[in-house]
Amino acid sequence: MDDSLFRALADPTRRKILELLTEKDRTAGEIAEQFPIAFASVSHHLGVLKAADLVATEREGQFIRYRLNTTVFQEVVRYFMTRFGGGDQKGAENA
Amino acid sequence: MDDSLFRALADPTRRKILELLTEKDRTAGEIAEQFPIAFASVSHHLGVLKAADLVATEREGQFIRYRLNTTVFQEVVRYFMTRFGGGDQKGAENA
DNA sequence: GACATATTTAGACGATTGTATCAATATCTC
DNA sequence: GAGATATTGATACAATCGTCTAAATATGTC
Repeated sequence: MDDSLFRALADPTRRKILELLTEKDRTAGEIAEQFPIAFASVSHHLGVLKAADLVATEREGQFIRYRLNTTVFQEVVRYFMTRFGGGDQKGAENA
Repeated sequence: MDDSLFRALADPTRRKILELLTEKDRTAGEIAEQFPIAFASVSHHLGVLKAADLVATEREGQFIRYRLNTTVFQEVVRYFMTRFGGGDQKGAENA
């Protein structure tokens, strides 16, 4: 389990970005306009998320589209389950 | 989902402490001697983990015994499952 | 009470982080 | 190519963080 992963998740703006990407893939601009900080600052957060492999990108003409890398989230859940027994299978369904 | 939780998990020393507590409950000193940093520094980490409600303490004479708060880990797993669909129930069993 | 042990608190310091501004790169349209 | 839009890169700076040392608090033993 990479250190950059947990550091990436430690910031609330980045977690919010991830939740936005849960709904649908979005361009950097679409993401940035959801936050009161500078576009360049959001771009920095996107870079952190990408370095942690939590998101992936694809160029679409002028735009760059971001999407969640769900594989990594599965690894996160496994990390907690295996080490801390943090969730039983049945209970999680109703959460 | 509290911000202090993710910040607490962001440090590798703190994650290592949590893993140590998975094996068995330990006193602050037993935890501290596992790390090459000053006891006071480990104590600081323990404070962060406690503030995030990831661990609980109980005084035992001179000692203070730390234990995992497994409830919070269940919440973490639920956070990722519900928001990111990060783990299916069957697959997690074999992880 | 005096002393030893266990742990935390306080204060300081260098490193990292989040944000800002400005410059640079990439693509599109004309 | 020139200009517009989208995004990132570079640099700076204040705030937070991890660690340290030294002091303070709590308990146990004599």
